[in-house]
Amino acid sequence: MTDKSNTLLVTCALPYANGSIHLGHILEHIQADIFVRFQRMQGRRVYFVCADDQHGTPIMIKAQKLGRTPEDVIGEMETEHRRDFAGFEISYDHYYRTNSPENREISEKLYTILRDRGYIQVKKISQLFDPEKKMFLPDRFVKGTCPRCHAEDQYGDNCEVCGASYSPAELINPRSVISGAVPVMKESEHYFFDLPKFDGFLKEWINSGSLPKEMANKLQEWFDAGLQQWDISRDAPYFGFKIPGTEDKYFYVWLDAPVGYLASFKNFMTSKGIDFEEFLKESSDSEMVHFIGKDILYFHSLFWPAMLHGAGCRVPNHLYVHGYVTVNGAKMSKSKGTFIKAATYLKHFDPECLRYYYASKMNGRIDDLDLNLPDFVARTNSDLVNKLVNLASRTAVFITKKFQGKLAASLDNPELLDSFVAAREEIAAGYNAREYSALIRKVMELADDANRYVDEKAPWVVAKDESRNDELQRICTTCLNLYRVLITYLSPVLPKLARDSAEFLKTDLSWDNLGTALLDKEIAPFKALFKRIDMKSVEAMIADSKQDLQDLNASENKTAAKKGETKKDGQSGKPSDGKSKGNEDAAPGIITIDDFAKLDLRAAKVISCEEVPESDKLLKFQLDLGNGETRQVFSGIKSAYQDPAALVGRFVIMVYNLAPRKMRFGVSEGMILSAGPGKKDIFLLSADEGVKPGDRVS
RNA sequence: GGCUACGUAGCUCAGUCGGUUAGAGCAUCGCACUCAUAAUGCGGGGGUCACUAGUUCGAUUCUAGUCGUAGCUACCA
Repeated sequence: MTDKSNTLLVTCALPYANGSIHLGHILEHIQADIFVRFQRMQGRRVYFVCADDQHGTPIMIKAQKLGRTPEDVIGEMETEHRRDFAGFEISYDHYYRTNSPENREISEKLYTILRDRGYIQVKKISQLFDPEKKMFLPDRFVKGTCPRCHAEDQYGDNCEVCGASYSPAELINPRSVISGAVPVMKESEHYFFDLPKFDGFLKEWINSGSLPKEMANKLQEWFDAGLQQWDISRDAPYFGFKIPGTEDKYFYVWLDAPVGYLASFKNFMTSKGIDFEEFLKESSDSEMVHFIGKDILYFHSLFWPAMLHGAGCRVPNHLYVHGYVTVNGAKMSKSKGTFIKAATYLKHFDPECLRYYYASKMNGRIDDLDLNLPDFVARTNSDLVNKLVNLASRTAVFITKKFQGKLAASLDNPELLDSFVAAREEIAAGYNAREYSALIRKVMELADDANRYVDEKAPWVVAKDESRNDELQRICTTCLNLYRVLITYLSPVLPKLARDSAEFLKTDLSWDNLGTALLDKEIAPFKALFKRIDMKSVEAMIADSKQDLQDLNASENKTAAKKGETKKDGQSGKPSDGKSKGNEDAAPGIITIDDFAKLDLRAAKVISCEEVPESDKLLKFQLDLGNGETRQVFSGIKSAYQDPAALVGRFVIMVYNLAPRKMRFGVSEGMILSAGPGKKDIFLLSADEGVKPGDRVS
């Protein structure tokens, strides 16, 4: 850290009010909390805030479905989120909400300035519209048949079966997830934030040390691709803030979400009688850092700083980006029971086990972190119980039994204690750099030294000789002082154990008094400070998580066919977001004969077929449709048909009345039908002998 | 396909700005100890540092390529 006298604002990504906190979220909050607790111990003026992110279509839909108001739904979720974070000892100074007056005020203010400075543009766009519900549909709220592999019941942005991505207008038999109605294309005015204007500023900002170097390339990709105008408006009905000067336009949830950092901070500052405006000024000497997951880097490294800068405000000083959580080496999976909610974890384990385990594997980089459950159990027991707490346990008994709980007036080995205290700088550097794993390794090394010391001194032998009582007392006093140093080092990670240990030692644990040994004073009788954990609890937690899934399925949708764990929302252990992805199931994909009649499917004969060298998936076909008509069609089946020449002469089925599509390699005038899960298993549909080019399928 | 990371003992991870026998914890085996939540200490076994080529006196460490994993990205009408 630089100047310790200025204010430091620390935030975690705002959890979306559409779902529960899970162990992916918790990683980030623990990482930030450890950082903040350490800064507080250093006497830094630090504020740690967060909030629920409460706007957007998914919230609105969920409320409708439950027959409740959005306010009601988000209120309940906020309570749950607060409880979960408190359960993990996340020490927020303030936890607020985006659906708040402060957030409306700051969002409007930023927007108005940006607009007045010419950074907002209005453009007409076409989008699918639900004629029954009278609302525009985000991609994830349209489902239909995948245009490529014809898997049914796929979302409007990509196919979970074959991995194709497309626009929702391309789905076959598109349906509104909300009403089941057939969506129609409709034009609407949208407001765009002129991100490309900030290209120069952003490049500079990114190279100013605000981001780890390893992400420069990733960001560079976005620059190379060219920054795009950012669509910041949504049409009514929408749960959010109305855009000033409009009747039916609302801020897209991702606009006011990061503003929520400031709203939370402002609400807090105001309640303390501190000036918030000063903090926002471009010239502010305060610092602002955001802990985020790599999935939302785009929003925080481009839109957010550009918005602030464009509005003449200060920008973030650092983004601390982390990776995803995997469980037992794989993505969190609901069906495996490794999609574990925070509340579920807390039913089975002490929060500090996970705080410690995560910390023991965390570094300042964006690598994913694996929660290996057997390892989690082993590590907790061996490090925390066997090594660390055991130091107190194995020596405190003597102090209590033979010396009425009183520590000796001097140490048996002051040099050893000095060497422990000497590690403080190294440990502090680890906290500042968020290299928690390195610092914990160091602490455990010291714990090993301490245990070795006790073994060498063998107080249990000394205790048998009454004449050596003073020596015994000094040995145990030394060990307890070693323990005190270690637990002080770990107190940002293990706040509860630190509190309990402070009570046991009848002292305050602080960084500053590390150098002063506890001597000639009374301590409390030792009680078990940390309980051993076992795999049975892990199994119980997994079983519980599976039950969570079943409950969810039962309450969410009784009709939709379930395909294992294909639901995307939050599957990957992503710590945040979820906004762009509805997690509702579609209405049954039944269509009428009239719908089917809209399709003009025809048999066609392959005149030629060749690879598209620039693409690894496409084959280019010339098809004979009879009456001298030929069509050029591209199809993404190269993976299954390595020898395109072999297809010449055979019949295929094509969608004849599909709108032509311009592609990089030419125009595709239809679509060839095939079936199968993808990759090597794609099989062209064909017709029996006798069919002629151009015959309709009916 | 492009780009970026990553691939080190059974497991989880360090480390090497190129240099004698590559480390830790857990697990495992043996010994010691018995104060402690069956904890602790000592010692042993266990790794072609993904693979291949190159640079070099010397590569696990550098370069290139291959394979595998992950992410972003193009395309998949």
